[in-house]
Amino acid sequence: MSFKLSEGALSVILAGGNVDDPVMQILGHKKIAGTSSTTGSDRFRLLVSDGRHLNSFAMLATQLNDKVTSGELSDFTVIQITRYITSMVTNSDKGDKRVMVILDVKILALGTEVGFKIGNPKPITEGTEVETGGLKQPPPSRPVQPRSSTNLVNSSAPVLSSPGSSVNTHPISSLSPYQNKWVIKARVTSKSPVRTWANARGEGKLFSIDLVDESGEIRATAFKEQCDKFYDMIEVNKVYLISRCTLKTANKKFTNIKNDYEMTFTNDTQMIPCHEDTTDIPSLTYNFIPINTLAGLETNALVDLIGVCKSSGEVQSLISRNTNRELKKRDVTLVDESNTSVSLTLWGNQAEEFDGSLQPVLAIKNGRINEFGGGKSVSLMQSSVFQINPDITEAHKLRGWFDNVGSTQEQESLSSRTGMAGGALSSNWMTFKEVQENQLGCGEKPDYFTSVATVLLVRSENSLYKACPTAECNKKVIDQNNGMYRCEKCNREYPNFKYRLLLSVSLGDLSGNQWVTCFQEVAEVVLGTTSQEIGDMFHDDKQFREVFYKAAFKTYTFRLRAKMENYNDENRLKVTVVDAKPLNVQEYNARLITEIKEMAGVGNSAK
DNA sequence: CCCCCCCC
Repeated sequence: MSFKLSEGALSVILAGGNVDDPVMQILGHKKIAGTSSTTGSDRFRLLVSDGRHLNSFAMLATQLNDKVTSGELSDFTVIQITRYITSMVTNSDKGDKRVMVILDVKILALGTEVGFKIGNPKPITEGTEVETGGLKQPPPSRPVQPRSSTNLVNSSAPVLSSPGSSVNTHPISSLSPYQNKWVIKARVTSKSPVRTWANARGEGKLFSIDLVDESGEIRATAFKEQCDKFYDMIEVNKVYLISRCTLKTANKKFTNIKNDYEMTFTNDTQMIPCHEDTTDIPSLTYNFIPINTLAGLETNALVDLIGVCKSSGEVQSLISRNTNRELKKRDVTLVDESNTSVSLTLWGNQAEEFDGSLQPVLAIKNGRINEFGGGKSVSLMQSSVFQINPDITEAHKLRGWFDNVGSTQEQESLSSRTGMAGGALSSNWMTFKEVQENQLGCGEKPDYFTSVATVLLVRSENSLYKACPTAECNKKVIDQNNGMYRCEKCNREYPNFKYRLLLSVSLGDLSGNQWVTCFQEVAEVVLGTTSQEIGDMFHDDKQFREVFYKAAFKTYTFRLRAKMENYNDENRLKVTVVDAKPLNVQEYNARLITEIKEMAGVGNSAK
């Protein structure tokens, strides 16, 4: 990067003249403690160079002090002084002197990026001639773009006015928040759907794209107006010329795109399709890691993976606990040359359309690590890229390994085996005493366990409520006593409602007892009837109570979820029934016999 | 300015 300083600007300014937006280089700074007239805080004096002269009487406005402390105004930094004033001060031994107060600056290049003194500037001495040679016009006030080949650079930021023309572009890796004059030529490697949000800070919509060129990759996000303006125009795999986005520090928590920054579209953002030859722009870059290294990574970390889909499960349907919406998912098993396997979860259409029968190679960019039952798995997200049999060397290599070696080997699994009946990790059989001893539910996420237990008591009070009739909302409605029922969540009234159950049940097993909560579907199993029927008999107290009495002393295999909750500074284990199946006595006995044999060492010695 | 991404 080369920068042209506004040579001669200092002598003009110090002679009382004006130069618009001069570009200067900082060559030093000095703290003058507690000298700000307004705040009494520190002030900084800067040694600035216009490439021809040095001047150490530039003072920095105190509101810009943080730019010094943050290092943005370190030595060799090139700045554009966008606002300044000069004034005369009386200096006791040197007479009157003009000083420059810098009110606002634009950082064009950080000192660490520039790294040297530009030109050979000399101090302005008393009586330095004001060189009037070029002063009818102000000195060049803009940095000259490196090796410009177009007319893009005459404004403060490039305008992409002529699509397809030869544009001098910048590598993605050179982008930073300190330089806004760039054009990149980049391929869109992924594009998210438009998503809306609403929170305390406001609402809006957005989408993100990932961009790549030969130097690197970066994520760009368009909000609101820009979202509408650009969404339809942008196509994955196409190459665009892009300029005038703002850059900010990327949060690695949300992407593993290799860039410290991410871009945000602005009103001025230009993005136009590139009609030149784009074969030199790469299509997608992965940062694959071996599957076995997942074990050492944190939950929720984002990773790029490649593996052979050794097996694939069925599509499963489930109801999201957060949204009440139906979700479709499919778990597949990925293996690679580290001879390790991990479960990968596909969602929605990707889950439904996936065909694993030919054991394809799958490449994932930006997959998310999940943890369940002590195992690790990877889940696809909206922002993930998912490729089946990609035409890349890693995929071909993996294919060769799998067909020759991997397919016949047993891989060590990082994931809990949810498909295996009786698999210790997935079932997690526990008595209620063991649940306490093992402090289940004390982690950040809930713990799941399975228990054989008997219903001791079902509370009938407040067990039935009138709920919102819409499929996805089960909120309690308010009876308006005029034939209408109001749902606060939907913010509307309905002429009808549906009955739903929310049961408190005391369960007992051989070790103790535990109060649990059963929602609608499970509650109907436990009560042996439907919520509608119970609602219909609500006014017949005897019949109503009878249902609850009859539920007692039945034994089930319960799938339970435990999470510690805090009420008025008191911790209480909240246990919810996820599933209740009538006890299968044969299976239960078989398991007990196996456990007894293990405890007695009978199984081992019998071998 | 989002940052939710679901389930066992």
